Amino acid sequence: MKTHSESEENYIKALYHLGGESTVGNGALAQRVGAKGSSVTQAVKRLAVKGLVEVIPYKGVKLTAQGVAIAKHILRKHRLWETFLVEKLGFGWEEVHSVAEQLEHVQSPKMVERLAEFLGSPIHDPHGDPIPQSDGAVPPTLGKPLQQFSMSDRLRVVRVEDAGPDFFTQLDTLKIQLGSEFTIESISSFDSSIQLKSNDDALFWLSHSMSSNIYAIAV
Amino acid sequence: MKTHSESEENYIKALYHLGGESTVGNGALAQRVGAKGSSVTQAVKRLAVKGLVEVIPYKGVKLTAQGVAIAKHILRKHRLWETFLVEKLGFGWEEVHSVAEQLEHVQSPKMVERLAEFLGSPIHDPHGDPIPQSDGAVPPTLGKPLQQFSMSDRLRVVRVEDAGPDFFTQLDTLKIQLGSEFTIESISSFDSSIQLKSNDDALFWLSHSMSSNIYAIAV
DNA sequence: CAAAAGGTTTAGCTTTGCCTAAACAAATTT
DNA sequence: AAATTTGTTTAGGCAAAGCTAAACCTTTTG
Repeated sequence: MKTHSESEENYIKALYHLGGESTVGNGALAQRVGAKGSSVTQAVKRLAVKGLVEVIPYKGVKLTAQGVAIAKHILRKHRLWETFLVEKLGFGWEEVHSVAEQLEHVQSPKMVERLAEFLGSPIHDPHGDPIPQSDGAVPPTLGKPLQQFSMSDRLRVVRVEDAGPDFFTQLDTLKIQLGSEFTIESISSFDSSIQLKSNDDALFWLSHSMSSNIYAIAV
Repeated sequence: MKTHSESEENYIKALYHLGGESTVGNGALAQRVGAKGSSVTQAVKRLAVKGLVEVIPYKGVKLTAQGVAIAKHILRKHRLWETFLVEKLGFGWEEVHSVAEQLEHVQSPKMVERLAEFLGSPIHDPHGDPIPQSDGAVPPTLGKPLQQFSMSDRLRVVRVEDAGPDFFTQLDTLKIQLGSEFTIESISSFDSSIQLKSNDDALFWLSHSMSSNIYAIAV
């Protein structure tokens, strides 16, 4: 497994994020990596030469098995570093992404494994996302969005989607963390906002855009 | 303090290493960064435009105050990461340099400070080199080479120069670490090799090339 | 002091990676 | 089915960094 440029790694990551093992359109990819379509065409050509993707002109791009393996490894690093930043350095969960984006490009298989150990071999990161394991296995993605629960359901928050700093700030002010437990008190049929009751009987409303980024399991 | 490319950072680091605040020749710099003279000329031109160095054609290059500040900050990061790798992830001191070279380019002032705290605000790295502080202060560089000690002197190892993996392996087999204490038993007038006695009365010889990379203080 | 040697700079080329504008293919609408 | 819109690719540029070869200063040496 040779070494890849930062740009290449970003394309692989984006491809995996958008499509996993399936085909992704040029436009979606362009938007994800923050480049123009034309730049993407070139970039995937380079990746195709290295055997990391398959391109069907005008149709889309798909990671090869090799590409998928690399994507998982990068994601593993990214999420381990996020865990480190939160657990060991006391970062807030809204701050870690951009730093982890840089750390994930550091090349040292040994460090990755040592870091995992040091963190207690976690299988989920601070946002509840699964951390791919060294053998390529990907732990289950936990929870379903709050909308899919019903009145009186008791639930535990297990994952949040990264929806920007403001979203996280809002979570913090509402004291919602991974592991927090709530009961659904009511659901507005008008705007799908949801009223939750916390363990200490506090009641509060969540807008649809908030709740759709919060994932939970029944408990 | 804007952000600089990896290449730029490497030139700044090299400049600081070679000359500190004084002038460095094009050739020496080229050798240090592993590039050809012509590439260096261009690179320092770019740095000059950004105000990080002063160039006198055909004479040499010198860091500006701003350049020195950046150099120190990079060095701080590098040495903090080395400390992390050794203390927290159990790396050997011979392995850390190349990984720290990558980590030192990660941009996040907050992380650097948190990391320093997490490590207990160290002032020397695993090789005994001083870690520049956040205010720019550089702790003293400890010790003098073993050659400069005399018969029967009692000394403590406080620093080693990075002289490649084999040097470190040798240190390990001889069980020489930072903090190890020895007495000088004899000094060969033929090849300047030195015989040391350890605390448990073990006797062994150190070649000149070994001992010249080991720094100690009297104790 | 002139000439050779050594180090430095310029010139011109390469690659990576991004851009815009224009050409082209596919999908959607009329 | 033709026309318009949308998405993709090609063509041509630009900047960062590196390289080689040639030109050009300095310094050293005969």
